[in-house]
Amino acid sequence: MKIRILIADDHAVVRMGLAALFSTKKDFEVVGQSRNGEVAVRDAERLSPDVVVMDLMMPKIDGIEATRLIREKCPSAKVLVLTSYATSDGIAKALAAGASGAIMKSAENTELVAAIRKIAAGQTCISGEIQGMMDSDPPVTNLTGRQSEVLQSLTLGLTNKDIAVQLGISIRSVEEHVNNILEKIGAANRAEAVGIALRKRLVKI
Amino acid sequence: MKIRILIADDHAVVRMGLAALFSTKKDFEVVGQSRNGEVAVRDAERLSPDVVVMDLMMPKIDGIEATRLIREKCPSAKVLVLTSYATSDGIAKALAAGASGAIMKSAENTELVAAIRKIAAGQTCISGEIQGMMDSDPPVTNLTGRQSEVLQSLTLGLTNKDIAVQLGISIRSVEEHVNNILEKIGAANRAEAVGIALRKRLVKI
DNA sequence: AGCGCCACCCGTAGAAATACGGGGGTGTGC
DNA sequence: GCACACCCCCGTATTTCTACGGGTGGCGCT
Repeated sequence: MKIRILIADDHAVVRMGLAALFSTKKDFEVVGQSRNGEVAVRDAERLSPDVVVMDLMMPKIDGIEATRLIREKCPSAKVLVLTSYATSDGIAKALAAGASGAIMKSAENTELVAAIRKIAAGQTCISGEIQGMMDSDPPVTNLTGRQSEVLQSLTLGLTNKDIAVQLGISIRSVEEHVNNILEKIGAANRAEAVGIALRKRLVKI
Repeated sequence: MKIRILIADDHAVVRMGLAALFSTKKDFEVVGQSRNGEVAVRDAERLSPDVVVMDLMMPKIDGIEATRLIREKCPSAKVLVLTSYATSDGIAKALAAGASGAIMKSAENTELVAAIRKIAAGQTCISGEIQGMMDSDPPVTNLTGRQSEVLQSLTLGLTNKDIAVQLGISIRSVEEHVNNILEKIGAANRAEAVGIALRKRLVKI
């Protein structure tokens, strides 16, 4: 019984590289390749693979949402996140969405192959590099909806007054949201908040 | 006469994918693979390839600096930038460093192959997607050294006083630098400046 | 119900950033 | 020599952000 694999990545070069790597393993079989999250969900339903190798940054639907949908519609398919730029928050969200493991694209081939075998066997697999990052830099996923909205506006350079008008609340309330955001993400001021938000991908880039 | 290609990318999967793609072209020959910028420069000197396919984000030395060094030490080697996240500034810097072309990793295989042939023939080749980005969002590469320093500090959340102490100048001078930065990059305040700097990769992330 | 918790809202004062003005220094070209 | 452009430096008002106080309504828990 081969491990049936679906590759989901928007880079043709990566899909080809993965396919080339897996074709050298006798217990692996690539059953499909998807170039964005939307297609990946449909392909997973149609093909019911054992493992989906999933990039996080993709057009249409990102890897996190795609993971959630796949796990919902096709629970037998395990998801392995394969990302080029990992953040603690991104990995935490992917795992919460149902991913079974995460590994960096810079990982060696042997590590990737081992991770897939482990996940196909029903285990979880977080690479050492990512685990170390999660330990040293715990994720900040407890922002409320309002706070995420405000943080997004901060990264666009809106003043508190701008945000107040946009949200239809008083300046003072916006200030309160900003204060809570600064405290939660550990920023001393709004400029640092923007820096942290973009570096940790707390908002859309 | 085959086109001798050196692949420079920190992702093993990408190197493998490119090698697999090029192996299907009779006029292509992959003469080496480098997993970071430092090694790429040494490999280019040693192997004197016709074309170096260069990622921009790499450890040790980034693709821009590696391009500069390769063009300096081995002028016969043309450089094609192959990047996953392109910014107008990054492309402009790469071209200034001597790259002959730029293309996205999400490009189709045929487009990539055509670009390499074009560059090997001594022409330049900017993909349509990247050209459109450069037109709609012109690069901001005229920041002075001091301004880049200050902008970097802004993204870390330092106050003007902090920066003044760090640089050994008066607060008023820092304010002036900040003003000039805001004007050059088109930001209304420092928070937006941080947002723009990180989105356009004007500073290290 | 009564309790704490939390998201969300608001007003007032001090601290910081921004907008405005101007002065040395250097390198280029007329 | 002199105008010119550019980088770097500085002092004084105005705008904006941040720190402090407190109040309401929903939600889970005993």
